[in-house]
Amino acid sequence: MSADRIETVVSLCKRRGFVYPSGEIYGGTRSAWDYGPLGVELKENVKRQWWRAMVTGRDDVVGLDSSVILPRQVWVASGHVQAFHDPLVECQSCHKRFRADQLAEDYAERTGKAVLEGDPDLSDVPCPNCGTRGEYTQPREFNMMLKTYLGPVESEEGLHYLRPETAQGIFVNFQNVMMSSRKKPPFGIGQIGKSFRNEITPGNFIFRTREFEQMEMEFFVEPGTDEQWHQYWIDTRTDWYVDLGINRDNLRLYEHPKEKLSHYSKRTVDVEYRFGFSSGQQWGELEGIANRTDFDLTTHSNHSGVDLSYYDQATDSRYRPYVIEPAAGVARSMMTFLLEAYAEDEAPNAKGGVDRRVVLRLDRRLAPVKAAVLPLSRNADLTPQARDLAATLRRSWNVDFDDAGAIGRRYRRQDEIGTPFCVTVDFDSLTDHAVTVRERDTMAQERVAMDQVEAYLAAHLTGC
RNA sequence: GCGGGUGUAGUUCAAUGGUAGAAUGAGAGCUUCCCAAGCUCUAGACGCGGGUUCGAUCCCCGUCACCCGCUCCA
Repeated sequence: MSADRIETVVSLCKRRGFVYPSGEIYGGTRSAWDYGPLGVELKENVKRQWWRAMVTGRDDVVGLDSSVILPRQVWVASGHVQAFHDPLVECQSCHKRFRADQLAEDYAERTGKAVLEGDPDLSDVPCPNCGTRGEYTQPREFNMMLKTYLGPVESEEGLHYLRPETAQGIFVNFQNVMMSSRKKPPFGIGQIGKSFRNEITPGNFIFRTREFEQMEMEFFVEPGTDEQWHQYWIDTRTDWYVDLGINRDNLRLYEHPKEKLSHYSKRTVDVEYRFGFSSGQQWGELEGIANRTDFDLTTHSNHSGVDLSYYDQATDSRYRPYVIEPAAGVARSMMTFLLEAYAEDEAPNAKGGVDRRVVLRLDRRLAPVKAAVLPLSRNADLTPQARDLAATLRRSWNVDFDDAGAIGRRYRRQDEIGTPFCVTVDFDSLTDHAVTVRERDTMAQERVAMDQVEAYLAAHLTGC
């Protein structure tokens, strides 16, 4: 994995229609990306695999799709309004940025000099980075939450926030879901959806964007069992990536230091991937698995007045479940799968030599196109037969049809987007009613009766 | 948001203060064509907006985007 590799994959993404800069014809929007025909397929496949592994494939998890815009009080209760409103000052000498209250507090601690609450006096405080005294800009609020105003008149009453995480939609529906699905702890609620954050530093392609998609699951457990469940989900989630083709050596766990934990978390462990960013930074977070304790259900109970506890009939007792939260990023996963799948190998060419071949060794379940139907020639009536076959296969999978140019070129095109199977209709097909099925990784070819192709692919595309 | 770098066809790279070239990719056609073959044809670019100038892709200013640095945490 190297910086070059990322650039190579990024350019493949643009060239082949996985990802485009958003609003490009108007110059683009900062760190916003659109997903093209192949990108949307890959992204949907990532989400589908997550949903199957985390929701429909389990008896103890159900799904939810909650609103991006929630009552303002949700974010007050969750702590996001508070935690996402830190006033920041910038040292005008070295341009480093600090939380104003933190600066004043640290200074007061060291020197014993009192700080004015609310409006700290920083005129004597040296910059922790360059030592320059009191050369700060005015404190400015850095609101990480995107605002919008509901209603035709832009007024404070209409102020709402776009969710910075999907989790809160799950917590506020905890009771609804538990009642209607008749689930009891330990059980989970999964959700895939967009979240929005005014990141200070977006970038690294689709790794950090201000609008992004999350795959989150809140797993509710009895207090005291939370630590075992936390470990269970750490292992389960790591295995998920490995199962879909990520080399375990390129994954690692990162334990958040206690003092850096989010306001809601008792313990957080990240699953990190060896991205190898061009900045030199090797590892990047794929997914955070947090023990949110009963923080959210408690705070929503207090703020809403609705008791969000669980009555355990067996023991005739009532408790507020603890929550284990595996929260993954869709685009990050997608980027990881692409980086991991990218390979260049050698393939024989028509002239008897060898050529470089670019191939995406994506897991078949993730591949945007499952099969391509390629008539060897446009002549001899191969095209109509091939089109019929493609139409049949399309009932089950996303299937490409391509009759343009030399056959070798068409194989390479499919290799480059990770298509696992190419089905070639040739001149013999007219008489023997069979086709050649060619596999992406091995380039092995197999002759299959035309009316058996659907069954053949079904056998090789399980779980797609 | 602040500092540094970059900006020419989809991509890679040329040239020029005076009509922007190529390769590759793309499209059409010919070729019984199984791993980027060959031939013919076609389309396609100076990020955007000002200024200086007789004339700007080139010089200046602004802006937008990307990359790097300020660490966010999916």
